[in-house]
Amino acid sequence: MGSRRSPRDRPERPEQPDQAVRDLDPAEGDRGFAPAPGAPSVRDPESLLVGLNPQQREAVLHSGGPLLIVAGAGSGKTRVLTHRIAHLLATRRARAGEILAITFTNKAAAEMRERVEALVGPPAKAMWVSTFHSACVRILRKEAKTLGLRSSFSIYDSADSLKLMTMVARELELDPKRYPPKALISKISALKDELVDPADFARTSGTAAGAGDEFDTVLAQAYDRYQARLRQAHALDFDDLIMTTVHLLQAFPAVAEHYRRRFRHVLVDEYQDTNHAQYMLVRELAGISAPAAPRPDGAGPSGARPDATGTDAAPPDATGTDAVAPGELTVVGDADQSIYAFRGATIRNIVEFEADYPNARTILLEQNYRSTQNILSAANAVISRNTGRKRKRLWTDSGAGPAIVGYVADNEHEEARFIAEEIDRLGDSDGVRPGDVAIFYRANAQSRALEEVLIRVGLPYKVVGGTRFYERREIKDAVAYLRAIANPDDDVNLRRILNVPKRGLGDRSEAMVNAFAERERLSFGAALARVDEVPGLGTRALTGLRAFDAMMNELRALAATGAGPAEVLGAVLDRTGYLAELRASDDPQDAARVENLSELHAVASEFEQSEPDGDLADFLERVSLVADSDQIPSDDDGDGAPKVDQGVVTLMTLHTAKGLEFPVVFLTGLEDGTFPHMRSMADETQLAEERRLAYVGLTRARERLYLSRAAVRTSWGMPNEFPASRFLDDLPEELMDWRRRESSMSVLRSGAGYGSGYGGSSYAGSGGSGQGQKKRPVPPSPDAPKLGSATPRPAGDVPSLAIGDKVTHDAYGLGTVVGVEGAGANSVAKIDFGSDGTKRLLLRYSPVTKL
DNA sequence: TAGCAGACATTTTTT
DNA sequence: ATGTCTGCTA
Repeated sequence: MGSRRSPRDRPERPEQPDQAVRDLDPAEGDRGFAPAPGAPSVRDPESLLVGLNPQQREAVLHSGGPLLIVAGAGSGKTRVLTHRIAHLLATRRARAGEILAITFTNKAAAEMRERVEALVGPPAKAMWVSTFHSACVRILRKEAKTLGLRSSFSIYDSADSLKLMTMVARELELDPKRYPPKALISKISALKDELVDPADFARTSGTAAGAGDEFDTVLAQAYDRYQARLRQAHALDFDDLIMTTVHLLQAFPAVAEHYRRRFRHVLVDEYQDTNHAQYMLVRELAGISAPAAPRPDGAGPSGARPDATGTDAAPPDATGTDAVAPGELTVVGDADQSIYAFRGATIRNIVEFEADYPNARTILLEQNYRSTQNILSAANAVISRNTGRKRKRLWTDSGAGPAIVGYVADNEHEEARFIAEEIDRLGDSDGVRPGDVAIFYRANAQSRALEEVLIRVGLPYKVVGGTRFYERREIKDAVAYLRAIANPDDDVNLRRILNVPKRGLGDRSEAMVNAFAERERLSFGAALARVDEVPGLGTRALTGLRAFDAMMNELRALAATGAGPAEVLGAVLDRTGYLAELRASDDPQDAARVENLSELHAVASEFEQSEPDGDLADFLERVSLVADSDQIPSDDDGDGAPKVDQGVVTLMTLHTAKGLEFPVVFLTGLEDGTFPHMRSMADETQLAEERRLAYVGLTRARERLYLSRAAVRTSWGMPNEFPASRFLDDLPEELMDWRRRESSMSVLRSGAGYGSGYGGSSYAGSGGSGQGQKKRPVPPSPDAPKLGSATPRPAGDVPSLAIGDKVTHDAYGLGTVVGVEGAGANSVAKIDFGSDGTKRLLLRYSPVTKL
């Protein structure tokens, strides 16, 4: 498999020097040419332009007003961004410390930092390259005093938030049926994305209509309480990080000015994924302040937005009133890859960039350096069905490449089997390594069937995403201890571990302390220090609580002596008996938990190594914001496995796949109902997003692309029949190489006229093994091919099999039963057919005979 | 208070 | 199918 680098190295003639030096930012006159701190290796700016296409080059060189780089998939976006930064440094237009580059994921941030460092060397260390969230945390921790926050404030992830909301709802005695905490919290999250605080919301939802929503009234109440509890706990939830930072910058001009002075260049990656709060944050940081137009009802993207001429209550004309001239803003994105609307991303932010910033410049990157033309044509075909998008067509000069392979399986197991066989075949015929291959699906649950088959055939694989490391129970418990140690008022985390491991402190005791805390307006932790005053506690509970409080204080004392996170963690696991309890258990799951905890300990030690000055709070910040600790396997996959150089097959959702690329991509589950997802099919907007998701998936592939679907897919117990995805219909026939066009069921139905085939019965077998695959679509003629023996038989005729029985199958021949599930009409047998592999067969439909 | 059995919902995507 | 939550019993 060719290892194509992107972009192609094409010899380039050096550009005229005057190009690079023109247009120095006037605001920079006084310090622009100051020697960069420790500037040993300022490289030749020209060299940074080598190998760039004209548009890329323009994007690197642009200077002055806001810049929008519309970067199609695989168009060398990161390269442009990093080269732009390097070029800014090389031409002394900026010092590293003046650069703020924002991404969405830690991975993207790490990659960008690494690549810039490779270009400019150590000075890169002074740059801020971080995610929205960690940039905000950094600011907030520095300015905590201004806000009356403890600088070691806790960061609540969504699970923590939900827990807190559950407490609030209970406190307000809300009927959990009518007001599920989950619904409340998600509404609140949406409000925060829109920068609507409790007071704003109470105002707008209250005044609206007298008879107005009861729900909103309750919501307003809950929001207020929730926020109060967060404050009391010295905690911020995920959305608060952004909202609070924006409010901070808006409310304290001096603070805002400080950061504007500092960040003369703000670069934002994946701009299409920004929500309103992030949009405002960028504006604030770039020094383009705007009236904080509150949206009337948090109704999402339809709300008012600050337009350039808006002069509401806020000071007009930002540049006029601010002491600092606006910084340079560069945003990069692709509206066609916006797939996070469900969490508040507003495609409008990118679509209307030019309207937001009247003097903006837009540069379009359409040349793709990643995929073959066939793949791009397919992607273009799918995305072009979305209405109201800016026209954009990816192209490449790298040739057509192989056709896109299509496959229709009878069910998800067969789909998986096809994929596994194909990976195997590609390995033999084209030297494709497992590490070159990725398998994508819409929803995590779909990984199961794939994993089963991969295990069976012995292909090494890794699932990315899904239940993440930091969401595992034992990790959350351990982290909860650390959080409660770092922040004694962190109610959610303290209460989480109050009785973990079991120490006889049940709901009752907890409720008593909580009632006391509420009455005295104390945090739970503070109440704990005064347990003796809590009424209604038995001596037993009292002793337990006292012991717990004492233990926590000891651990806090340990942390206060400057013990590193690893040491504190070790003490926690030890002193609490948590580890002992797990070790004592026979449950094999608990053994895995011990493993995970030791991994966490390793993470902590590593942290101590890399950040010798880091304290517990620093570590927790890292932990809170790094959700994606499970990394995508690269060639240096760290398992220390012997045959690492082969890599492993990567399984992930389409969302997770964004930003990645693989030589070989399998996109699975192309069924209406699976992808596009059932819940998206009714709504045009959501459907458009699904389509973008498809576009993202297709454009991940470099050389080979496989699209597959299963006619029957079993989800939560029930087998269901799904029709082909509408996205498949958009693909030009000439791009496709269909290996199998129809499922056995549809062949039967259209052909032999077997009528009663309404409800999903899964049927494994008669797959594409033997006969010629590449047929025309089977015409609905009365005389279709007969897979005769595959006709269902009466329930009574289902052979009853036991493990060890020998059977014959019309297509697979001799086999041995290795497993039986269920009984009677719906029993399924796992049968080992030797060279044909092990199949799971629904006996009712399978031509199996017991010998 | 703890442990268990049964009910129940869950499955879109996540910084 | 699986994991979480609830309510019952020891």
